[in-house]
Amino acid sequence: MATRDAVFLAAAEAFSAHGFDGVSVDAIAARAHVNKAMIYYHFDDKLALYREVVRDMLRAIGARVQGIAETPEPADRKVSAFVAGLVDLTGERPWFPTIMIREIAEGAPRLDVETLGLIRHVFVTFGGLLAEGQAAGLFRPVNPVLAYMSTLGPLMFNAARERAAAQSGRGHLPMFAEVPRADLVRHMQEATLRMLSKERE
Amino acid sequence: MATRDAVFLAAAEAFSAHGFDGVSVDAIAARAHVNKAMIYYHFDDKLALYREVVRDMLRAIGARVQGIAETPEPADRKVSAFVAGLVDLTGERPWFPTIMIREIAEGAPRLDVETLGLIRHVFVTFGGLLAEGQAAGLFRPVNPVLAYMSTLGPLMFNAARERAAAQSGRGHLPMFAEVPRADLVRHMQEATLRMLSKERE
DNA sequence: GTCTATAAATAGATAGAC
DNA sequence: GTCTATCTATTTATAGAC
Repeated sequence: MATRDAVFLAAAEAFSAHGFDGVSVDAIAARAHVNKAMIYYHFDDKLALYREVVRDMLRAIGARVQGIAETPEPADRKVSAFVAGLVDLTGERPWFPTIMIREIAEGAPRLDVETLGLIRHVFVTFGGLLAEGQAAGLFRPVNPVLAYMSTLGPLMFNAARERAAAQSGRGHLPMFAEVPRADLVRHMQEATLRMLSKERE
Repeated sequence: MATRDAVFLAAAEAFSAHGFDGVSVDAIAARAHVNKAMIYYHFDDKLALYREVVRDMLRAIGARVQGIAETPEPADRKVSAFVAGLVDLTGERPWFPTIMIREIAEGAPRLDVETLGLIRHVFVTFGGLLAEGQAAGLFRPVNPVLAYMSTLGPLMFNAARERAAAQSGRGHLPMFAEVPRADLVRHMQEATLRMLSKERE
């Protein structure tokens, strides 16, 4: 099982950094220190391997979001937990944001119905938090799609930025300066609640 | 020159939709209704073609941002104009956000020094608007990198989302619902100013 | 400027020995 | 489970005729 896990991890990191088409099976094998034929022993083909990576991360997100929604907290705290949860998950599975955003940008051509259902589930749950907050008089009315973009977009883009910063020769550029994770969470929680808040209209 | 332009446009759209590695020169030729050899007549190679697309869009952004910064308006209006300008530019060059975000996610391995300078210029100019607003007592202090993420991130992610929505079989998903451009601009201006505003702390 | 044909390298995938 | 060798298709790129 160690081999399979090594392949999975190497694939996740490689797909995240270079995209599905930017990664060769040879490259994954090399990165995992595994013979290429072993990849085909453990997985049907390159696409099946990719799909497992995507499904794994979306299941993790779905579970976490579900847990937050079921909490008895007020909606604004749930939204804050949602933001923190996403950042947390990016720590666990650093490949998630870049794979996700690429997949969306390409029209999710490689995702099956189950995986699309997971994406839908996260969005719908988030929309539920908005409705809850509006019903409680905490949030203003806002297009849920745009609110979702405002919440996820900066997190996705920042994860991409961190990748660039890690590349040699980029670190000195001001936009690639390091930002502590705690600062990111606090900023995104504040920005999201300011965006949704009913006060100050 | 018509041929060269057709190649440029086909390449921009294809790179945007599938990434540098996801596009073959054959595919670009087919999309441009041009013989493949013509691509190599007008451009050195695939990478040179890609770089021209990226440079073109970053020059356009740089020029626009510069124009906004030189305006005698107060900082909050400049920031609103910055947001509107980006959306506008996405209308002119719809390939810009997805190429940009991918390039960042990959650590900009294909960009030369001049192009990186253009990216830097946009960020630094935006940072100048923040400082201006803070000096005028309009904006709260905020990490410029995070403010930049909050401003650009949703626009980038939304552009990616619109691509997915355009794909067949995605339109019915709630998160891929159509959002009028005017709504996007208004939402992003409001969200950005709320994020920066000194009132309500 | 435009085309056909093709060279040279790389890719995904598998057969078969151990 | 693991490896070597290899098949086949695709891809970048160019030579050379028109």
